[in-house]
Amino acid sequence: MEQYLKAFKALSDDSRLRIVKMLEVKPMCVCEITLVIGYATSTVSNHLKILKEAGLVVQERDERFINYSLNKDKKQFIAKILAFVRKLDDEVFEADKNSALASDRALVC
Amino acid sequence: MEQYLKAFKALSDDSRLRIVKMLEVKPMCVCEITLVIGYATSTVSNHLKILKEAGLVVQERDERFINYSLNKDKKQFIAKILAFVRKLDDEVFEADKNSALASDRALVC
DNA sequence: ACTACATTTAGCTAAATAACTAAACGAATT
DNA sequence: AATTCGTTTAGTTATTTAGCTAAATGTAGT
Repeated sequence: MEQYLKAFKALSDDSRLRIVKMLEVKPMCVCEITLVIGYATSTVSNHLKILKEAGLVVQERDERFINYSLNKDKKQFIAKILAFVRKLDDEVFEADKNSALASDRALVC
Repeated sequence: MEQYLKAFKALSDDSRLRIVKMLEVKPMCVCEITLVIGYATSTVSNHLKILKEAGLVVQERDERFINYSLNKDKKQFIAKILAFVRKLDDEVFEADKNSALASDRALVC
């Protein structure tokens, strides 16, 4: 049950749900996400930690940056809940995704 | 987005997730749920309120009791998330369901 | 109208949470 | 090995939350 609760709790926060939806579009570093979300870097980093601990997100270094992306693991529950979340839509998600696509890490980070 | 967050938050609490899983088995009154969960009646009542406000649960009077049950509404999102939750399993859920089925409202409430 | 009893609300406390700033960390490059 | 810069951790504050007890509410049956 622990796993279920962690995932639902991770998704029950405004900022974190937005981050997950953003990552549907492309992998992003903390800096990029920070620019879209508008909170302090440390706040975003902490949200990512929670998403990571819930198993929803994974990180991988890419040169100077750390890319966060959705967990493509075969683990049944995680795959299912991410598939569920993928179907959710909202104006805010759309706007965030557009910002995410428009931002160029090379310029802003 | 508000609706999504409310539903995820409602499901991110141990007691509330257990209640939802219990209600998969049969409609129950506060008193019955209280006996299975083991918290004060007022605590259970409050959890039910949160589940109700998230649209996951509905209530209906049945004589002296108020039956709580899962929302069978046609609303896409609610139907989908309840279908998702229905597939989750756990020892605790099993035990709760058995307690729920074994309890006889006429005797204990 | 009164009683009985299921349920809800109010008010409290302790613990968890989300935000911030500032300091620490760590990997890549000079 | 020193610097740079993205990221994480520490520590603080205000808000939210889950539990409780006790009181209020409301409906059914007398």
